[in-house]
Amino acid sequence: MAVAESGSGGSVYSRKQKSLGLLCSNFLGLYDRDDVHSIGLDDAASKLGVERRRIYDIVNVLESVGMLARKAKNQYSWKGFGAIPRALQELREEGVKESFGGSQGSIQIKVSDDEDDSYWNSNNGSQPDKANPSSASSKSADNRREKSLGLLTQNFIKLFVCSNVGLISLDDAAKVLLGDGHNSTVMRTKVRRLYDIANVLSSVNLIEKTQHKESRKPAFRWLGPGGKRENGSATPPATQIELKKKRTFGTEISNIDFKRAKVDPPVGIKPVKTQAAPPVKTESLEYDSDRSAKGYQFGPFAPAKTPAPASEAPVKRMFDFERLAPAYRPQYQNQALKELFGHYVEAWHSWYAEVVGTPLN
DNA sequence: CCCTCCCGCCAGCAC
DNA sequence: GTGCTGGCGGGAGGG
Repeated sequence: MAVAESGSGGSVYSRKQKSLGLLCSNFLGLYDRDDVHSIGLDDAASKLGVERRRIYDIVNVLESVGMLARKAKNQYSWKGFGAIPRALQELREEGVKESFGGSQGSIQIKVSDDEDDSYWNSNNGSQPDKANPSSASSKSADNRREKSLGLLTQNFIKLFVCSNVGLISLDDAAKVLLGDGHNSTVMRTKVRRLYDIANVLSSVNLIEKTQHKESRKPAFRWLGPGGKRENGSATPPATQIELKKKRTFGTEISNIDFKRAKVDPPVGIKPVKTQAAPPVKTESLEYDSDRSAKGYQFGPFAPAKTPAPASEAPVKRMFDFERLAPAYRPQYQNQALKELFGHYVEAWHSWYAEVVGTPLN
């Protein structure tokens, strides 16, 4: 309908109208239907009124979560929310296996940054492990893959799914996923990417933005497929989720095409141009005042949390913060990491004691 | 000021 | 060569 700032003052540029999150919501509103099977990037771009580039961002993270699958150039097939549980399950297993939180072994989430090289993480520290037959891989190719939004998304998710961490800030996530790219640019770039990812994952309700208890520091909480906090002690009745002040994407759908502030703002007239028709006029785009379009609560879907109803120790904590970066940096690094994850110390301390037998520290 | 993160240049690859 | 993908980071919006 009306674009946000209709009325009095001339239209003003608003970043929020163009956020990846909103765009993702619109994308979902447009394609999250039963009769949708194939999605063309061009179609999406034009329907949503954005540049193609932005579609790639969304599509890449949605694909990482199983909601989409690449079919061919420019073509994706829609899998929907129902595909999320399985995808997460796979990520969890994968993460565990890769020693992402595994017991011994080194992490291979590392990124070598810094010009040349491109260390392939030779994971496995003492494990049979079948070397990847992909010896002829184009090096630069996986270097690229290694830095892809998709992979980052999956690793970010593994962080939650393979550990008992329920809350994490993007800075921390970047540090961990970087193995320790530490300061400067690399870190900042990583964080930028994480913001992008977090925004779309938020619009899909897999995570939620909040802040650390006391430290007011913004962080993201894992929600999982239509749920709240992972199973644990205080799990509120499944009936209704917290529903706190979630990031609400405005009611505006538009993705008008006027540039940032570069081009001289049309004085007087509103630059409605470009967009021929209001993007997406599907009725499915109704936004709930507060909940916004993605109120999708999986109906009968299983929590997909812990599939094993049987024994199995209580909550598996597999993320081993203690050895997160050891393979690449000496001890002092561990110390730093320990401090970094001070808030989770208890968790892995008990984990460590439980697994290793001796309490650390 | 710092946090958030949009925009779009341009490098790789795929046709 | 053209077109599709998608890293990457400058720098602007917003609190």
